[in-house]
Parts: sequence; C-alpha cells; structure tokens
Amino acid sequence: MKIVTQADIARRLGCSQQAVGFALNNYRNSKVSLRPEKRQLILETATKLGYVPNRAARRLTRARFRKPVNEMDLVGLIYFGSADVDLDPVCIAMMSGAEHELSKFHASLTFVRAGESSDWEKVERLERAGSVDGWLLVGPVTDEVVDHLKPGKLPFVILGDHRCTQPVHAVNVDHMAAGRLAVQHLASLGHRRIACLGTGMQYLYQRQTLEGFRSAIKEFGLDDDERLLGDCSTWKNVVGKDIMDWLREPDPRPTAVFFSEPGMAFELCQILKDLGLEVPGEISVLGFGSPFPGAKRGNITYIELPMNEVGCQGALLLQRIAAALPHSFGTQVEPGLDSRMGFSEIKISPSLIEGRSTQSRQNDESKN
Amino acid sequence: MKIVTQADIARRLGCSQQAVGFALNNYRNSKVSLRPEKRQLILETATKLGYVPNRAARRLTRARFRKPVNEMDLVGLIYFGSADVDLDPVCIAMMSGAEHELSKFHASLTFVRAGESSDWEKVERLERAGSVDGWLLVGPVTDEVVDHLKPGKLPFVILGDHRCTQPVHAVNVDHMAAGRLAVQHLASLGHRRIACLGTGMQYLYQRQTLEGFRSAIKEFGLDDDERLLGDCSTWKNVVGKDIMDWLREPDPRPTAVFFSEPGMAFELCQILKDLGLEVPGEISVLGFGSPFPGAKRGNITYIELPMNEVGCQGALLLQRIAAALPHSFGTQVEPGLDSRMGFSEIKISPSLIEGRSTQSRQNDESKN
DNA sequence: CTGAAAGCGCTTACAG
DNA sequence: CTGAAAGCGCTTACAG
Repeated sequence: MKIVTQADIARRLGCSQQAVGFALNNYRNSKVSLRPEKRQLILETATKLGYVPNRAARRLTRARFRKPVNEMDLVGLIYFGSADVDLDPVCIAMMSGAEHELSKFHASLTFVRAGESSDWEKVERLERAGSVDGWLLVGPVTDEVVDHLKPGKLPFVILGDHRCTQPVHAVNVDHMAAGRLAVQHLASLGHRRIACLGTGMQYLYQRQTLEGFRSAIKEFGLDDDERLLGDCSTWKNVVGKDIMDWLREPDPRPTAVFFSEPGMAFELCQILKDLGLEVPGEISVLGFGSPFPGAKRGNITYIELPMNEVGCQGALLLQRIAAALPHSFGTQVEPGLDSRMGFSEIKISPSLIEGRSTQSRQNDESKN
Repeated sequence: MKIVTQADIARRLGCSQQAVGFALNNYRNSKVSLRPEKRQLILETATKLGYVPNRAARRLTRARFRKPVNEMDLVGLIYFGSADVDLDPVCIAMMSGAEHELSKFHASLTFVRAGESSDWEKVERLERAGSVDGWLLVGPVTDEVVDHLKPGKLPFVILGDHRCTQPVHAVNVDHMAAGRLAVQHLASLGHRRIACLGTGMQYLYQRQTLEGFRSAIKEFGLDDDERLLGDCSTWKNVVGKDIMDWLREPDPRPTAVFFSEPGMAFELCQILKDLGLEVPGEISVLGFGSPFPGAKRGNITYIELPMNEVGCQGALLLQRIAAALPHSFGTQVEPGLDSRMGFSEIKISPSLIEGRSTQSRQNDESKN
C-alpha cells in the first residue's frame, strides 16, 4: 500500500504542498487563501488518490509547536479492574460506544487495562511517548487515580460509576431518573402498589435508583409502604427462597414489581410463575439494565441503561475539552470551556422498552 | 510533562545524539561501537530522565526507509460483530490477554469494531494513516475478510473460532483436547458411564469437543452409548424439561455428566437437584468454559478454556511474523519464518479446575 | 496572494 | 571509532 502524501497531490496538480495542506485542513491562523475551485480540485484529487493524513507526522509537528492537542486522534481507555476477574460487560459496552463515536472523527481508541499499581507504568509510558491525546476511565476510579493522571496534563473523562470526591469530568447514566421512570410507567398503567426489589444499598447506583423510585412514589401519591422495598442479595444462593417470603409479606400484595438490579428480571418471572402468580395478569414485572440477558427471551418490559451512549458522550466531552484548551495562537477560546470551565457531570437518561410483562389484561387478550 | 529526547540526554552527557540512539536501541546494522561503561552511563541517564522513545518520530523514520515494521508498537484488534449485539465475553477475554502480552514489549492495542461493511473504511484509514503495525481478528472471520485485509500488507492473526478456508495464522483453544480431558479426568475418578450434554453441532467447536470426547471414550474403553450424548439447545425456553426426559432415558443412568457448553453447568446442578439427584454423590458434573459464571459459586469442577492465553499467544505470533519480515538491509532472516513460512495454527491446551462437583463420596465425607 | 524553509524526534547513510 | 547531515510528512512562520 503506497502512502499518499500532500506532496504527491501537490506534484500532481502543480501547486505548492502548503496549498494542499491548507485546503485539506483549514489551518485556522493561516494567511493563505485559496480560490474555491482550486480548493475543490485539491479535495477531489485527495479523495481520488486515497489521501489520509499521516498521524505520526502530525503528532511530530504538534510537538514542535508545543501546542496542546485540539483534534485528538488516539484516545486511551483505561480499564481499572483486577486481571483475574472477567471484564465487566457494562464497561465493555461503554468502550464500544466510545469507539463508535471516536471513529466518526477518525480517531481511535486504545485499550489499556490497569489491574495493579505497576500498570501505571504503561499509562505513563503512553503519555511520555506522546501517543495518546486523552483518557477515558472506566471502573472503580478513585481520587488517587485522578491525582496520578493530573500531572500528565492530558484531558480525561470518567465513564460510568466512580468513587471520586473531587470535581471531575464524568458521564453516567441517570439512575435517579431510572427509578422515577419505573414508577411513572407503572403508575400510568394504573398500578398503585408497586414493589421495588434490589440487592442492597452497597453501591451508589443502588441508592440513587431507590431514591428516584421513592421520590416518584411520593410524587404520584402511590402506596408508600416500607414493606414494598425488598432486598434479595442472597437470592443467588438460595434460589427464590427469600424472595417468596418477601412477596408473601406485604398485605395487600403489590400489583407490580420493579426489579432494580440489572438483568435478573427473567429469573424473577420464573419464580413468580412457580409461586402461581401469572405475569402480567396478576402481577406486572419491570426489569432494569443493559446488557440484559433474557429480556427479549422473556419479552419483559425493562428500563434500558444506555451504556453505549455513556461511552459516546464521554468521547464527545473529551473532544470538547481538548478543543477548548488554549492554543498557542490567538484563536478565540470557546467560552466557558477553558481552565476556568466547570467540570461537566453529564447524565444520560434511561429509556423504557416495552414488553409483555407489564401489559394490562385487556391488552393481553386483545392481542391474542 | 516535558518530553525527554535523545538530544536531551546527549547534551547532558556531552556526547553525540547518535551515540545515545545506538546505546538505547542497538541498531542492528550500525557500525557504531560504544564502550560498555559509556553505554551503561547513557542507559542510566535515560532512565533517570524518564526517556521514552517518541513513537511518532520512530514511525516517520520508518516511512523514510520504507522498511517493514519489525517492532510493532500499535496493534489493531478488529472485532467483527453487529453493533446492536453485546460484545462477546469470550472475544473480550482474548482482547484482554492480547493487551497484557503487548504491554510487555511496550506496544498497545487499539480496539476497532467492525459491524457493517462500511466499517472497512475505518480499517483502511488506519492502514493508510500508517498508525497500525498489525491486526488481530476476532469474531466470525471469513475468507472475504481476509481478502480484504491482504492488500494492506500488514501481518494479521486470527484469534479464536473463525470461518476461513484458506491457510491463515491463527490461535485457538484446542477443543478436541477439552473433550478428551473431560473423559480422562472422569475416567481417572472411576466413572465408566459418562454422558455429554451440549447444545447442538452447529459450530465447529461443538463438533470438535464432541469428537475429542468420543475418541477418548473409545480409547479408555468406556461405555460408548449413543444415548449418553444429549442435546439441550431448547433448554433456554423450557427450563429443565427436555433435559430431565433425556436423563431418565439411558438405563443404567450415567454416573457423570460433562456439560460441553460454556457456562451452564451451574444451572444443570440445580436441575439435577430438583430431580432428586445428589451432586456429586449420585452423579458427578463437569463444566466447561471461560468465563464461567457460577463456577466458583457452585464449586463446580470445570474445564477452563484459557481465552486470555489465546490472546497472549496471538500477540506473540504477530510479533514473530513481523520480526521475520525481510529487512531492507542484510540481516539474516529467521529461518522458516519469512514469506516461505508456513501458516501457524496454534492450539492452546485447556486445563481442569477441580471443584466439588466431581468429588467421590469418600472425599466428600472426609472433608466435612 | 504564493513559495520556500524550518523543524518536531528519530534512524540510517555518509564523510572525516 | 565519532560527528554532522539527510529526510520521513506534516504545520507554521517567514520572506517575496
């Protein structure tokens, strides 16, 4: 594969190499001007010859002018997690989304796994080798991690749940909204007694989901009964046992259950069936999460957590931060996005995917 | 972060920049020679100042001499799979292994998702931008994919199962050996009637596993009974139903079941329990796969498919192929690894992780 | 407005 | 043996 250069195009058209570079890149501070037709001709020739800017050369030139990156072409995704545990599918979904978004502006994503502290060397090497323009962080990111990254001066954005107390750029799913959406949907179907079954309050997302759930219950004036909030953290071991006990407890029984833990609603439906409860006839089930095994299989209504979208937005935010860094020349800095810029905490709204597990009886019959 | 260059080191020591480059890289054809002490001094200074070779500059220099890569620093992993399906954990495990191995020689891995044909543009752009040194391919790789990649002249290695008919460099788990290992382990525990439960013969790995299983059954002179080979492709819908029927069918009943599909042995144990069969008292269970949810939870003996290792070995193979490409100068080419080199099909052996689901009764009691 | 030049950091070829 | 130079492809500053 022959590498096509700006010089090749210039030779071909009998113009200067600089004119080609200018036509292709629109150097912001260049005093060069080109007639539109000529510009057009250059662009056409470039595509015809299959010109792709050489990343290495660009990078090297950047180094010369000690100019911070304003168009990233390589973003590193640091995955924090021990090497002997399988990669979290949620993190992988975010990675996938980020790659998709980056590819739109011809940037790519480098995967870096950081399991132990010695892996910081990898990260630092990439920074020193000048081959990465910014970082996306996924996993249990702590203040310590952030402090480690700051001296490198590269922009970074945290994707998903994290454990930082200092202000950072971050993108995550709006878990409060998810809890609220669950209630809102079930309430709109006429339910007034809605149960919420989770696996504890250990993680922030669990507390946030529950908070959203409870505030919506109050807001809509539904049954605010403590006994409707269940915990099934042990269900993995004793399949169904504790859940059955809990389901028998509240009187009257709820007409709908929101299962606020990703991906287990399918099993819940089985258990309800075993208990002799018809879904959705006697009890509606609303699931939660993405990726969600069994959602299609069981045709379950669920709240989708768009983790791909978190990755996409993270990549975009990183791009924005980079574009806002001060340039070496006098271009106007995008207002509010330079060093005085506040840190962005972007929240992505969940959406609801309708299945049959929340259909009212009439609808169910009319469709059969 | 200040970038430290060879020139910085040279200035500091009052020697030539070329001497520094030579000390650090051992340019193979250079006529330069250095006194060991001087060399040592340079290396020490380099580490003290935190010197890391600038990738972009290296790449650019490579372009000058039109020399094929012999030390890769950026490998692209192309993941073939539709964008709306979650990433396969098996592929992700291979990616993780590859990244780990690459990081050992200071190379990194770029993730490229190719779901539709338009994504070829991404791949080609990376090649034309000169920013990738080789490819690792995961997913349903076909001859068509390979043909698409060949003109780029970059070395590539396929990881895991694929659908190519032409000779390629590939690394995969040895599924035949997995089937054999299952029988061997159970036979060594005294079992003579071993069942094998899978989910069909659709995929090559399924046929291979079964082939290994059957050949070992014959080899060890165990019960070679067709009825011991079960299929539960429908079990996802009708939990347990068909499997129960099948388990009742052979008479006498098997004393052990090898579940030849990744990751469902835990559920199988539940079903056996429901059937009133004690594990491992009345029937032993041997699982299969990696990642394997529930293996630890259920303390199940299983055959581990080391997908990480597949990734590692793939990265190493790619490195070897690159190193064997002809150089522009007269260095000896590693024998048998240049263009006349055969294509490598590396098979990684699975290993067995012992749990309690295959313990004999005596052992079980003695441990309680 | 256009063209020639400088130089990023590196590896190699060439001259003393 | 050592040193100065060439040049990869690009972006920017400088001169006509």
